[in-house]
Amino acid sequence: MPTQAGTLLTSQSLFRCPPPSSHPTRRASAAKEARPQELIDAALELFAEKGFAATRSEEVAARAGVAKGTLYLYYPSKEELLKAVISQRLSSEIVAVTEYANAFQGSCEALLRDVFTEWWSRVFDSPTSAVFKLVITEVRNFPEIAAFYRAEVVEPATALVGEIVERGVRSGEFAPVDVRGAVMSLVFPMIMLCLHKHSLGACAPATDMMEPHAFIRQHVELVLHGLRAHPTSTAGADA
Amino acid sequence: MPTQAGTLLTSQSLFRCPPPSSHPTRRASAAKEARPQELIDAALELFAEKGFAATRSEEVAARAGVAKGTLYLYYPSKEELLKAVISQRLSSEIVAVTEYANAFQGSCEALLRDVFTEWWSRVFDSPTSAVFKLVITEVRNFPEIAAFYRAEVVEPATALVGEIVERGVRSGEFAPVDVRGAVMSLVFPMIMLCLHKHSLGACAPATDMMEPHAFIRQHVELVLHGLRAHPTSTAGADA
Amino acid sequence: MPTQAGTLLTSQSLFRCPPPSSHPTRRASAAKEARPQELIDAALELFAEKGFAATRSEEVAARAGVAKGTLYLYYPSKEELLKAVISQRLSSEIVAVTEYANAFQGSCEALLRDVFTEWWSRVFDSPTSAVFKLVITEVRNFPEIAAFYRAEVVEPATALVGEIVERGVRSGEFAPVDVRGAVMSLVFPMIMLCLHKHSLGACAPATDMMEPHAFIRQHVELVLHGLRAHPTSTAGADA
Amino acid sequence: MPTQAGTLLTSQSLFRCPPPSSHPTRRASAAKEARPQELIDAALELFAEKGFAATRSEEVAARAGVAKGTLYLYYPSKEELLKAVISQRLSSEIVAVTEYANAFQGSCEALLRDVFTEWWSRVFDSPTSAVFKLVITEVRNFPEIAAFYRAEVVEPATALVGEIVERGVRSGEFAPVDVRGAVMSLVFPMIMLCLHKHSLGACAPATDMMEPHAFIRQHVELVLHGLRAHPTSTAGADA
DNA sequence: AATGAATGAGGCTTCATTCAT
DNA sequence: TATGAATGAAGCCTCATTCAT
Repeated sequence: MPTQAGTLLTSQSLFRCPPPSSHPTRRASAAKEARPQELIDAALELFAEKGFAATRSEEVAARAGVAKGTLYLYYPSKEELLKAVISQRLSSEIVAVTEYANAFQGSCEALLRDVFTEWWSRVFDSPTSAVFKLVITEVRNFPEIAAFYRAEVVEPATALVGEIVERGVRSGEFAPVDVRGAVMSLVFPMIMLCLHKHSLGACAPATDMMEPHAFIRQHVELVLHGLRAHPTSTAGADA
Repeated sequence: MPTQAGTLLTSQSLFRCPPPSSHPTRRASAAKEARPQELIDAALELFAEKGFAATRSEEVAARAGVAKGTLYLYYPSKEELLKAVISQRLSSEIVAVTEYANAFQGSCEALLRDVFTEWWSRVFDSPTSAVFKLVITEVRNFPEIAAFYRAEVVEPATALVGEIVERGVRSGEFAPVDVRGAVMSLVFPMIMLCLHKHSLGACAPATDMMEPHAFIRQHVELVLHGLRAHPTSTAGADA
Repeated sequence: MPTQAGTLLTSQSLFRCPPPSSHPTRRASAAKEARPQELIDAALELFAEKGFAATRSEEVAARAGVAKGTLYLYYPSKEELLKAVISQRLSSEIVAVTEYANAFQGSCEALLRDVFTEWWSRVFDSPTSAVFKLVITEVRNFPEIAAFYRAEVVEPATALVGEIVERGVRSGEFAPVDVRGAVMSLVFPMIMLCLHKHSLGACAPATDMMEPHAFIRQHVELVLHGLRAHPTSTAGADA
Repeated sequence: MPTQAGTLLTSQSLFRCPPPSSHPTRRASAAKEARPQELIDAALELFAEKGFAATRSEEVAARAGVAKGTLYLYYPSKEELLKAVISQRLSSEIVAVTEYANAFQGSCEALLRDVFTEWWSRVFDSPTSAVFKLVITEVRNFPEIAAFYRAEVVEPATALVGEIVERGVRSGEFAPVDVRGAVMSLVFPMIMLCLHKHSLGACAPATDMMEPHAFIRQHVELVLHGLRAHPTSTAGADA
């Protein structure tokens, strides 16, 4: 039986995942301890590009530079590999933002600006950006992914951003908007940017779009302006 | 002769699609002329739910209430059905918004507010909302979809919204933002709402999210506020 | 139930066949009494061209100018149609040669020359030539065809030609060859000519072959010369 | 890498065919290098028996002693397998006769006698005899086969035999016949013998036919006698 | 550990045949 | 009679997974 990679049901990795590299410090690219990561990277690229069902496991192995059978020494099935891809990538990012935000000193506005223009910009540029497409594409086929993603990504992230906005509203820095909506106004375009990068944006002759990082900055400013103002009509519409 | 589903390469429908039912009297079912639409509806649901590759053509047929072979009387392959699904749904919507906007009288702000809270809200509630997920998921596997979507949806839509914003900027109603970015700030969250509805949002125990229509209204107001203001920092960030 | 067309096990038609035209004299091409023959003609062409298994029954119907379902009003299945094609065509030809030969007056040589250059030449030019390919192709899949063909074609034909040769041998006109072999020497090339016409010969850029009718004449003369001579070496080889 | 079955467009094999086993040690079976040949052998038998379209690829695999999927490791499709069957078998035979004839010393008559009674007799007894049926049956469905067969078999073979006859005619050993016709007179019955073996001849209760090898000898003598003589009547018939 | 040949379940598509009109 | 829409069994081929080397 292959390296069975026990199922963890806790936050860091809901799914089966390979044993942590026994020597996490020494990982030469061609060495076997790097395999799990190489496989995950290859899988992320391919799953995000073609979809899980349309990706052959042999392709993943090939892109990772190993033979078909080798994949099964590390992950018991294609599906477990998918789960590993998602949990591994996102878990580490969540840890990263949380630390980033906790370490921050300054106004709510400055913090939000920072989180998006610094941290999210990096996510956008990294392979992690592909995970959003993967999640959106595959959640409905794999309920475990939904549970994991909600618990490990959506909740911490909305909590994080939500608390900042909340604080701003309470301090009078922001107008009294629906906080959950404000979070969506900030986050949704960021995710869409990632999705676009891996869908239409990856198709040949790109239309002239605003440059992503510039858009991130402009969008954050736009929303911050809006937040500082008084969104009266919404309140009116609700009434 | 079967409803031959010819290939149109012009704007209205890039892909094979059956001619409109000659007898628009929409009888319950069992009527031959209703088949193409029934198949498209079934296919949209399933492709959006499970993905194109993971949906068996027999499932589509079953959901449309016909046998496996019947599907092939109307569409020559699963792939052509996919293209028909996308082009048929989006083509009609694009025509709809354009007419909607052209018929509108009023300020830029009012027009934008209207387009999103009226028209987009309806799209969100309709099955068409699923097409966005489908496009994002499948463009990279089917280049024709990319071409069609860009030409028939992205371009007209950004042109439409862009022109409204542009007019606002020129008239001094809006601050001098990057118009393309403003369009993205408005549209991206709308698309995300649709994507969410058909991905995480469709998974069992929904998190407490802001109610979609309320969010649309708040988001539009937020951005309009922002647009009216002076997005100085962006300019500064670019410098 | 379709015009069941009883199964005749006697010589004229071993297989199920449609009722003989009720008015064999009056047959307008578009009239329904002509259907069975039109279907048989279409089927012969297509079966010979593409093979039985590779020919769709709808194609046969189309070439006969009727709809798919109509075929089944005349023949209960594709297989029965095949049998009808073979038996109908060959039966009439066998009757024809036999009458031809019986009516003949003259030397064995003259009779053989005549049978091949007159009668075979006409068969070669007629659609019946395709039946040989069909029989060779399909006998092993349909044992009934083998039985029919042997009884109705091979035996009468070899008997006919064999008796002529036999007579020549006994009268001293021909050398004492193996009569069955002489028949094969005469008949095999004729059949090959038909097979070639419907296989390689039907493919685009024909090689320069001897003109078929000229070949028939030359071949018959060649063999007749040989028969008049003394095939000593064969006798020697057998001994 | 699987025995990749490259496509050769040159004379020896127009179609995809696997490279010759690198390890000619013919172990019983279960040896990977033997697969291509085993599949070709199985395919030849079945295609010749039932026809290409009527043979299921799984049957071929089963007769070769492997599973369905294994076939596709060696040939990309059933059609490519067909082409491989034909080209592989015939290519080697053509090489064989040519060498045989070139090595021969003796009169034209002796050479012809030899080629047919020695070489052709062996072909008749070998599985290659089935290829003729296959070619006749399938050429019209696969144009590539026609091109290959004409170039690689018909032309070399008629050239070979034709040159011998030609020489005989020029030296006065033979009467001035149409050489192409003489070749047909010699070759056609040989091919028919092969066709018969795999069609009617393979059906249960064989009629009493002359024994094939004896027929070959008698036929060759018959034709040689005829060639030595003066085919005057043909000339007369043409005039 | 790594490989890749082999397997066979499963999906797409075709087409003989039926049957309501 | 004639039609052609509908059916579903059956065939080709793919690919996740196994396992002997």
